Amino acid sequence: MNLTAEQKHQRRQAAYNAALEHCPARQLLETISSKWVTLVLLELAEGPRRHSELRRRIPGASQKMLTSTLRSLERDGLVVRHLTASVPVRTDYELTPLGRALLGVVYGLKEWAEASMPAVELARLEHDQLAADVSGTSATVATIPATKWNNFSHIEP
Amino acid sequence: MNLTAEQKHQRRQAAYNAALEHCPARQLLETISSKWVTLVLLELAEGPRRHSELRRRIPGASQKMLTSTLRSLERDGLVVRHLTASVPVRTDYELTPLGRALLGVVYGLKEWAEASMPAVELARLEHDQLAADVSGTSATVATIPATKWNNFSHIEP
DNA sequence: CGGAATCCTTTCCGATACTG
DNA sequence: CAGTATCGGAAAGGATTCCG
Repeated sequence: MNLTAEQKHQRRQAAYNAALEHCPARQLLETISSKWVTLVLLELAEGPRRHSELRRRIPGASQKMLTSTLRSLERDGLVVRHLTASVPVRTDYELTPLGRALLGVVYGLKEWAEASMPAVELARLEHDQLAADVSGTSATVATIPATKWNNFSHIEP
Repeated sequence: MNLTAEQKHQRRQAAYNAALEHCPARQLLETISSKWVTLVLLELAEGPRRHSELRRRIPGASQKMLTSTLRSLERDGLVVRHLTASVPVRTDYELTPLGRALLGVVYGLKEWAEASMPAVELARLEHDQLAADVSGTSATVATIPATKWNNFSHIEP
């Protein structure tokens, strides 16, 4: 059984990816990059919240995703869940100190993002404009008013 | 046409998500969280690289993903592509100043990740152990030797 | 109320083949 | 060498329903 060069490459590809799984930096990155994590952290930053409160404050998340996000945060020790056995049941979620530390990282990320996005958006406009010129169609570039996302302060230190 | 409470919630869900798209912090997060971005940035941190060099140094990425990662970085003005029209063609990729700045953010993330991962892993072990106790099966928890990922220094300042 | 289970669509991505 | 094009499987995630 002799392998083609392409197949050999795929062997190394698999091995490399397997090793990547164990990199702590990557694991953290995957945690905070799952869409709802930051929003949940931010809401919990202001105090314990019930499940239904979170749903109201983060209406973008479906019930399924909210629950699974919370489960994952709980597993990582970033959030604790308090159960009050009454009828109907009441659950409260609260940040742990570790969770608060992660919040600090997120704020840092936010600072840099807002400082850099103007440059990135400029680059995108130029890039897309160039592409439009090459194809003859001269597509209209959608311009997003800065007020739109500026007012959407879903991450505040 | 009267809507159920559930349907009203879904209206807000869509609107909220549409607004989220324009948040610069989220856009940055999505950029750096796409799996190969950090690895490419790190490789380019040491100097310009050809396409084939990147493939060798980052064997985990398929050719397709490597190209699409590079295209996206190029569009955002984080990387520039130099084409040398010879036979065969030669392309070099190089970080822009903006790209180097992003690299700084990534390093910061890495520092925090390595500092915090021990606590997170401990929390996971406890959490999973508890779950195993509840179900009678007492599943064996896979223990990953720290040396494994410790040696995998794919992010170095 | 807080969730788990199911179904079903959409998106991502690897594999493969082809081009200048 | 450095891509592009296309296909199919796997996985993420939304909608809906049911349960304690």
